[in-house]
Amino acid sequence: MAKRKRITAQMVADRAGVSRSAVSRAFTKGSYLEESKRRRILGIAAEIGYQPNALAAGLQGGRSRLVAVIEGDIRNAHDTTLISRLCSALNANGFWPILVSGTPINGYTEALAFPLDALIVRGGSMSKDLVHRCAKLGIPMICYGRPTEELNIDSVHCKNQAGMQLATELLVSKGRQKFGFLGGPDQFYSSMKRRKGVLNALENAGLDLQAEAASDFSVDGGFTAAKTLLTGNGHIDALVCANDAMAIGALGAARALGIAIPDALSVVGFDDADMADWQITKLTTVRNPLETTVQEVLNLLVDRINNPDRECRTIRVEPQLVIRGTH
Amino acid sequence: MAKRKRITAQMVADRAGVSRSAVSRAFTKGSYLEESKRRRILGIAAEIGYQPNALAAGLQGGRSRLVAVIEGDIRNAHDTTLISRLCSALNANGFWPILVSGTPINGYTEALAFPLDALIVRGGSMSKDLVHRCAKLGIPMICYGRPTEELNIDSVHCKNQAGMQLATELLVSKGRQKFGFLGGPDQFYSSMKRRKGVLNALENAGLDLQAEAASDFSVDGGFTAAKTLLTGNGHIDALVCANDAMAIGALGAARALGIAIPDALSVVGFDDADMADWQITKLTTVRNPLETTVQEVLNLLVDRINNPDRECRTIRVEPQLVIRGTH
DNA sequence: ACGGAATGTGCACACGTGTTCAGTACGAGT
DNA sequence: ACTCGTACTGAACACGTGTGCACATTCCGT
Repeated sequence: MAKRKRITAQMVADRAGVSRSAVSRAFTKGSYLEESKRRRILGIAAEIGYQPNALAAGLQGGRSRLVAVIEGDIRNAHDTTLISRLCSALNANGFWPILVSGTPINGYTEALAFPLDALIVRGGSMSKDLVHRCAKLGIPMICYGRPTEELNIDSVHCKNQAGMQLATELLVSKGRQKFGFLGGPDQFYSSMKRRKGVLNALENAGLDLQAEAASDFSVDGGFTAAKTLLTGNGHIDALVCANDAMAIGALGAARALGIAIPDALSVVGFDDADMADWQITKLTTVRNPLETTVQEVLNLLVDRINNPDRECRTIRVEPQLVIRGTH
Repeated sequence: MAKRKRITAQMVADRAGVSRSAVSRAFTKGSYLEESKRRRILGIAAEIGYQPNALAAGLQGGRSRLVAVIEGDIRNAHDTTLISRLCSALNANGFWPILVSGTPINGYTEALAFPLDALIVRGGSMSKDLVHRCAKLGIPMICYGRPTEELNIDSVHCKNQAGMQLATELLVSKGRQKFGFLGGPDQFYSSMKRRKGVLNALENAGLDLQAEAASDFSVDGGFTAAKTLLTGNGHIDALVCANDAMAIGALGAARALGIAIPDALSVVGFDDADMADWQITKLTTVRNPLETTVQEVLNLLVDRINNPDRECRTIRVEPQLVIRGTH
C-alpha cells in the first residue's frame, strides 16, 4: 500500500462506462440522471469505496462546510462541555468543525487559511485582528459569551446579571441578610455582570454586600477564597458565587469549618454545570443553558450563511433558577 | 461586502509585479527566491491579508495536515479533557483537528471525504468498516485506550491492570482485608482490565473479593452503587473504584452513611482526573497520564506519516500511584 | 574572451470536483 | 414530414495552489 492513492470519480466513471460528470451528478441530488444509471454508479462507488473529495468540492466555489471553532485557553469545565456539544451540533447539521485551541500565535488568524463557512469564537478569545480579517474576507463570525453589537457581529450570551439577581433575590426572600460574593478574575465579562446582579438585588432589598473575594473560577480557588471569607471578621449567612465550581469549593470550605448548609449558610452558584446536580452536591444554582446556547449559535450561523447581508443580531438567553439543597 | 471574495496569490503577484509562482515560493521555505523580492511579497501579502488557501494546497497532492479526531459519544469527563489536550497538541504541531462527535451515521466513515493525513479514534468508537476503509485508502489510524495489534493499528493505552493492582496492593499493605470493587459498564475494556488488577493483587495476598457492583463511570452512579455496597451484608474496609468519578461518588456515600475515611474505609480511584486533586477530595488514585498519552499519540502519528510502511506499534503508558488522603 | 556552473524565474501542469453550455436522441403535436 | 420541447449527456471550465522543467542571467576560473 503506502501509496495513499485516493479513489477518484474518474475511476468510478471508467468502471461504470459513463463520463465523470455522470458520477458527479449521481452524488448531487437535484441533477438530471437516468435512475438506473445513478443506481449503477452508486453501487460501484460503494463497492470500491469512493467518496467525493471534500477538499476539491470546497475549492469549487461553493460552500466548504468547514467551521472553525476557536477554543482558546480553556479554564472552565463548563466551557469544555459547551464546545463539545457545539461540535456535535455542527456535525449533526453537516458542518465540519475545525478546533483551534492552545495559545494564540497570530490571534488565531492562521485558521483563515481555510475558506471557512463561518467562525465561532468565545468572547474572551476575540482579537481585533481576527475580527478585521473576517470582515474583510466576508467570513461570518459568531461570538458567544459576550454581546458584540458594537463590532457588528452576531452573538449569543446568557443574561448574567438578571440570572444572578434572581438567585440573590431567592436568598433575600429566605431571610438572609449578610451577603458575601465570590467573584472570578476581574477581566471576565461574565463575572462582572454577575456581581452587578448581586448588587442590584441587595440594593432593592436595602442590604449591603458584607464581604467579597475574587478567585479563578476553579473549585480549589473557591475553596481557599471561601475559607478566608468565612473565617473573616464579618459574619456571613449567604454566599453568592460567580460560578458552580467555586460554589462547590465553598461548600467544601463550609464543611471543613463545621458550618451547616443550608441552616447556617446559603450557597448558590451559576451555570448548572454537571457537578451541581451530583447527589453529593445538589447545589442551588442558575442554569446557563448549554443546549439553548448551542442551538442559538447554530441558528445564527445557518441564517447568516443563507442571508449574508442581514443585520447582526444579539441573542440573550434566559437563565433559570434551579432550586436544590444549598440555599 | 457579502461577495466573500477570497484573496489569491495572483492578486499579490500583480501588486508586487512578479509571477504567481514567486508568491508561492515566498511562502514555501526552502525555495529559491531573491531575499529582497521575498520580503516585498510577504509585505504586500500581510498588507492585503493574503494567506495561501489550505484547501487548494491540500489538494495539490502533498499532505493536507488535516486530522480527524473521532470523539464518539463521550461519557467520561476525563475523555473530554483528553480530547481537548489532544487537539491543542495537534494545533501546536501544525495539524488541523476535525472533530467528529455524536452518534455514528456510517461508522464515522463520512469523515473520509477529506484527504486526511491521519485519523485518531478511541478504542470504543472503532468500527470494522472504518478500519477497513482507512487501510484501503492508506490513511494512518491511531487508536487510544485499547490495544489493537491484531488489527495492525498503532495504539496507545494505559496499563490498566498493573495500575489497579498497584493501588490494591497499597491498601493490602495498609492492612485492609475486606475488599469491594466498583466497576464500570461490562463492555468497557478498561474496566475489565482494572478489575483483573484487583483480583490479581488480592490473590497474591491470599484474599478474596467480598463484594462487587457495576455502575456507569459517573459520580452519581458511584454514589448509588457504593451506598448499596456499604449498607449490604458483608462488612467492607476497602473500596477500589474503576475510575475517579465513581470513587468520588463513593466518598459522598460514605460521608452520608457516617463512615470515616480513611479510618474505617479506604477508597481509591483511577485516572487522576482534575476532581481527584480538589482540596475537598484529595483522592488517592492511579494516574492515567494525559500528557504522556497525548504525546505518544502524536509521536506515533508523526512517525507514521514519515514512514508509512513501518510495523505497527503498541505503546503501553505506565500508570503511577498518587498518594493522597483517602486510603 | 569563453565555457560552465550556480542561481533565480516563469510557464504549464496536476490535484478532483461541481456546474454551465452546447449538443444528441426521442417522442409528441400540428 | 417538420418543428418543438423534453430528457439526458459529455466536454470544458473554474477553483487556487505547489512544483518540475526549461530557460535566462550572473559569476567565476582559466
